Amino acid sequence: MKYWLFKTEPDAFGIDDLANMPNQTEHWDGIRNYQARNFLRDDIAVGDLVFLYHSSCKQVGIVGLAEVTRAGYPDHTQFDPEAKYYDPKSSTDKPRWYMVDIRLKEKFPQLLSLQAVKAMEEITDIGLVKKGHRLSIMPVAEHEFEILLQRCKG
DNA sequence: GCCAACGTTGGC
DNA sequence: GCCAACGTTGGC
Repeated sequence: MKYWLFKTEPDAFGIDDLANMPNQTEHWDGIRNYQARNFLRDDIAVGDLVFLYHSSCKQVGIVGLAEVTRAGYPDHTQFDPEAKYYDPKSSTDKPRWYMVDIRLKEKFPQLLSLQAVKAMEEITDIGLVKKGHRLSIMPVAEHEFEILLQRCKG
């Protein structure tokens, strides 16, 4: 099993939106970065655990835990000319972009702020604490995931 | 809204 | 394949 962190902008689609979906499950579409795409297509498996992270908002940080319920499959929004993330260079027989489905497991009682994560001495590897890291899908090492999860649960 | 740090594009 | 220009991300 692997561990991940997905960034999202709560103004667009946040943890509460996920909580309100049927079965608290939704496809994670709109990722348009090749490195993140490779994770979605090749590495993320059913059962993997995912931290949800709110970015570009008042309180940035880790807000909850989800699990992957469907592994990588083509992101349909790339084929829709009306969609925000339409990609005219992609085709159905050779899709460029992928997504996974995730189900909310837990919303943490308190958000673990980015500042708090950066202040944790044990946490040195996760992309969040590295300068200029802008990946919206990033792997999290198992030991760091465990430490962060314990901290989130308070 | 600013701006640094990226990633992507496209001319050559 | 280089690299300047451009667009995007995301914390502040």
